[in-house]
Amino acid sequence: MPELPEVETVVRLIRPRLVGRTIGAADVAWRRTVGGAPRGRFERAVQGARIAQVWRRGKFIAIDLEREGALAGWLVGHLRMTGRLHVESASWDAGPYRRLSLDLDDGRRFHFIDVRKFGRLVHVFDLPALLGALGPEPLGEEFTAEGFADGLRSRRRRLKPLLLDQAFVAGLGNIYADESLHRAGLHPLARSDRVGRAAALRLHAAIRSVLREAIEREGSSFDAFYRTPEGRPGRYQDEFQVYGREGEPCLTCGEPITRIVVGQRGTHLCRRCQRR
DNA sequence: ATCCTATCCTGGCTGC
DNA sequence: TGCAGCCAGGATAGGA
Repeated sequence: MPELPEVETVVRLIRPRLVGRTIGAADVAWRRTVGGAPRGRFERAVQGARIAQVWRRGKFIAIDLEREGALAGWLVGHLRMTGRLHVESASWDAGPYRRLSLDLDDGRRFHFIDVRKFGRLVHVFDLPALLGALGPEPLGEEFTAEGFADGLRSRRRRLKPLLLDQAFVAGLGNIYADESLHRAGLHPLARSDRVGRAAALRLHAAIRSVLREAIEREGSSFDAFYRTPEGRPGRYQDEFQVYGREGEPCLTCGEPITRIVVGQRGTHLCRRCQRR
């Protein structure tokens, strides 16, 4: 699933193809993708706007729009499970799962493709309100070891659901939460306020190193869904220690990897490396 | 405060 | 071979 490393990869690759472009006609093939707004309203909001910048916050993709140099709102994207972004020549066939296309002034088209239709690309005027609820950026300076340790202590939640809570830390999803917990040697059901200081620091470092390594490899592609905007699969799935490895030996100790369900989410761990 | 369940969706898998 | 039924999973809303 697209999590922070996949979204970062997408943003890096589409940014040079979008910044400076002016949007022409919009073709909304699935209304909910644009937030349920009437087609005409979405089209009026984006047509003629110039893309000033493309950036990421957590798993959100933000596209700054302007008209005559003044801010004209934002396009906010979220890939959810199966969303993909492409900037391609006008003749490119976006396939049956194309949900939204925007014409660009260089003759290319920007496509939002999404099999399961959970993804969004919405026009908003108040982006700060939307992103304000997010926790710290895990690769940013504001994500300090001390703050993270305090955060764990001040709550009484199981580690896995807490790591998935975007208000606690922004950008982790099911894969990187499992991989980070394994790297730190912590059980996903451990209560956050009972995690010792040394363990909290280990988890903080594990989250950052796992995410950095995944970005270096352009994210993870373990099924047919995630691809970079250039159609390449990521390579971090080759580095998975626990995710999707149920029954296979732990690469650290040889114990078979266990799969449990935590908060409705498949959760993978090594019972020997990650004791409660 | 935290947890649990349902919802949104569809391709892919399982089992008959 | 065909088909019904179940499942995954990010985010959110509502109830316990």
